[in-house]
Amino acid sequence: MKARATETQRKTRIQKENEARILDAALESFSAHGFRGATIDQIADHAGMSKPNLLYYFRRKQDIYEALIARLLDTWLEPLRELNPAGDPLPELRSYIRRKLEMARDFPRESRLFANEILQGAPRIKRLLESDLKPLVDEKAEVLRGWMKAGQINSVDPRHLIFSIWSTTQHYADFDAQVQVVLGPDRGAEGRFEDAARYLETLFLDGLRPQVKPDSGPRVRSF
Amino acid sequence: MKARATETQRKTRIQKENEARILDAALESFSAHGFRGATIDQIADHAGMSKPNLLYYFRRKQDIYEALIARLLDTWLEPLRELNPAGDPLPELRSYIRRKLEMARDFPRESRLFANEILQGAPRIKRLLESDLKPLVDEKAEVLRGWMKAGQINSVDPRHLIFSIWSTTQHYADFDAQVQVVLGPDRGAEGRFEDAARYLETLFLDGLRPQVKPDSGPRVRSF
DNA sequence: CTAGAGTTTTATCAAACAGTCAAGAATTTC
DNA sequence: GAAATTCTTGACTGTTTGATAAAACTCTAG
Repeated sequence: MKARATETQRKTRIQKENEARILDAALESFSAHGFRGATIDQIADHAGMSKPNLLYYFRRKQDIYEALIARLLDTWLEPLRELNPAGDPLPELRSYIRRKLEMARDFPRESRLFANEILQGAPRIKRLLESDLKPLVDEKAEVLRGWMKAGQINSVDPRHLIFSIWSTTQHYADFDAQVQVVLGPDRGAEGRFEDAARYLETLFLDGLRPQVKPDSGPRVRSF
Repeated sequence: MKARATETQRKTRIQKENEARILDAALESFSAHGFRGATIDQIADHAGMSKPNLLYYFRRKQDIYEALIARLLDTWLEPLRELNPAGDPLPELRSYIRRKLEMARDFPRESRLFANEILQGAPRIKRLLESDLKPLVDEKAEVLRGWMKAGQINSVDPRHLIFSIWSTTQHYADFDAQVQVVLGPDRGAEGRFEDAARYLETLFLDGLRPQVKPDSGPRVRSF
């Protein structure tokens, strides 16, 4: 009998091993080339097995893709879940940003996979977004609103705040090619990460308006 | 004789019309499905012509893609080019952010096309990025550094500052599918845009730390 | 109005690709 | 250790897709 990944039943040692190898290879391919761009041959090759063998574990290309996404969305939302309503607002936000940035550093393929999917209109995971992501964002947006009402953080639209944290952090994974061109080879990956962390902390906490205003009164530009 | 898009020569009326129609159809397809995901048939169909006829104007699929990118990169960088070194720093940044946000609203397909290309490692435009984008960013980063040294804006890494403006604004085009799920259908596109603009202004100018500074003194909010 | 340049289409091809099948090899179970 | 089950593979199928050839048609300059 055949044992398919989607069915709920006991998995053999070989099944577990091979499915893991397939999913890792698929993550590599899908994140680099998108759904259409990745080929089963390529994935099978990278997983070190024949195409028919791969298709023995996952009937269709789309099944691999969906298994990947389902497995990842959970991990992906973990940092937001950890935002603690009982914690201090600014430190909470600060560490949420840092966690997201760490994920961009440590799981760039996952980030790109999601980006690719959303970019194309999220045809395959729109339902998942509605059932998993939206309620979580709504919940945490309420937490943020509470902090705002208490005057603990500036009053802004909490959902747009979350968007901006997602976009600025994931940028370093999704647009890595561009980041590397702009920053040049001077600083290694680790240095870039620290620079980004430092910058984002300043941005989100203090913004760009000078904190200490030495020049008060009518402003005269000096040049 | 054949008249190819890449060759520099006079173009007939029909050539101009058809190339424009092809490029528009291609933008639609490439931005929605990526390079591999878009098919010539699909593009030809959307442009209202037969596939061989399309290939009469652009020999290869990649030629269409490259023509598109070349035409767009210039427009895409225009807002950054307009950042005026002689202007007031905060208003300059504010309007740069707004211009970028307007582009995300008005040219979402273009934004997604670029995002798709960068996401996959920018294999086809890395050279263009190095020759066009990097020098411009370097130049404007110097401008920003000057403003920081003069104490007119907070001291941060200017290139990361630019990244954050790109990522937060383009997010609304590139991740539109997700944004729509999270925000729900309550607010129309125009309302969303205004919310985003307001939020980003607060974020970039003041950050999230509650403002202790009362708007006192002769200091006039100049924008 | 016509010759030649420019444009469009029909027919076609080869490669790439997702997915199937049946038979054989390996592993587990009893 | 034999039977049952699970795993693996080579050969294959039908389709999609990027691209070409050449004939037929249209437009425009003179």
